[in-house]
Amino acid sequence: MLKLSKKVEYGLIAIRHIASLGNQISTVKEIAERYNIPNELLAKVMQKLAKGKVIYSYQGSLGGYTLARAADQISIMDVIHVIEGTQPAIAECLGKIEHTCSVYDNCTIKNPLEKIQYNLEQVFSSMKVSEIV
Amino acid sequence: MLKLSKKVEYGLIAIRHIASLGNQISTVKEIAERYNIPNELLAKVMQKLAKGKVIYSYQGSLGGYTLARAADQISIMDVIHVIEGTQPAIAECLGKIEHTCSVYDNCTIKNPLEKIQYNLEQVFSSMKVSEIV
DNA sequence: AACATATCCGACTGGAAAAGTCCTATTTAT
DNA sequence: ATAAATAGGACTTTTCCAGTCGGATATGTT
Repeated sequence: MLKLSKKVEYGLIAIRHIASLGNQISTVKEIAERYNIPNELLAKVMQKLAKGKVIYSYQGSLGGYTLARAADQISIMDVIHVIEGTQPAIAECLGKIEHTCSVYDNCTIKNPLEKIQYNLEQVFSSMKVSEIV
Repeated sequence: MLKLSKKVEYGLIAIRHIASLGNQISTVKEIAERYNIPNELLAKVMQKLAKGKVIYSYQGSLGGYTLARAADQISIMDVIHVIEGTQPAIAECLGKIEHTCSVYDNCTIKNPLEKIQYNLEQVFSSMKVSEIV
């Protein structure tokens, strides 16, 4: 409950890794080995980040990835959004056009949930990948 | 991802329902029918809320539940904590003594995650069930 | 041209967690 | 006694996520 997916975790790790090397080109293999992340899974994450223009990809031998912008310009929200394909939603009734929830019509917590949702979005949008406690 | 569980949703709905009736005694059957929630599931949620002293239970015929304190004294965090049995954790490495995460030793996002975690807890603790947008 | 090493991408599988069901015991007002 | 409520353990079903597999495409090196 309320967990980030592994994909998002791996994405954050990868972005921070590339940033830590001064935005040199990095490969999936290199990152996966360094952090003990399943290669194929990380590969998919990187592909999504590239598609979402958070990172650049370079194909072919000597290929790899660099950041598309500085790490302090990449929010946690950017990463979540690009990897998951949707805004994070604490309940299925939020952020959808189709309302498939069986409770929907009688639901008394839609509005409160929206408020929670809004606050979470603030948290994730305001935090950049570069931030370290 | 980052979803509240149905149990928590149902718990919030139930609490707001009881509060809306001026803290009259309410039954599982009544609430389940009113909001189209599976009876047995709601029953378990209510039992947990009662055990966690968020609501009072009255057994026997004419029994049911009332709030143990005013709705503006019940935070979302209270409900999550009591129903889930743990604090919400956005990653398994947080809030545990055993570190079972394969990435743990090389993980560069532990600290940032802790910061996110802290902010989420603030959001959930500061919001009371009574709040309506 | 051939090869090695990358990214790209869809389909599939297994397992864990969440959602929901079932059954029985206990309590209590009538 | 009976009916209506909570209490609670055991179970099944469903859904989602992590991880795997196979093959296609791109590109630098030899």
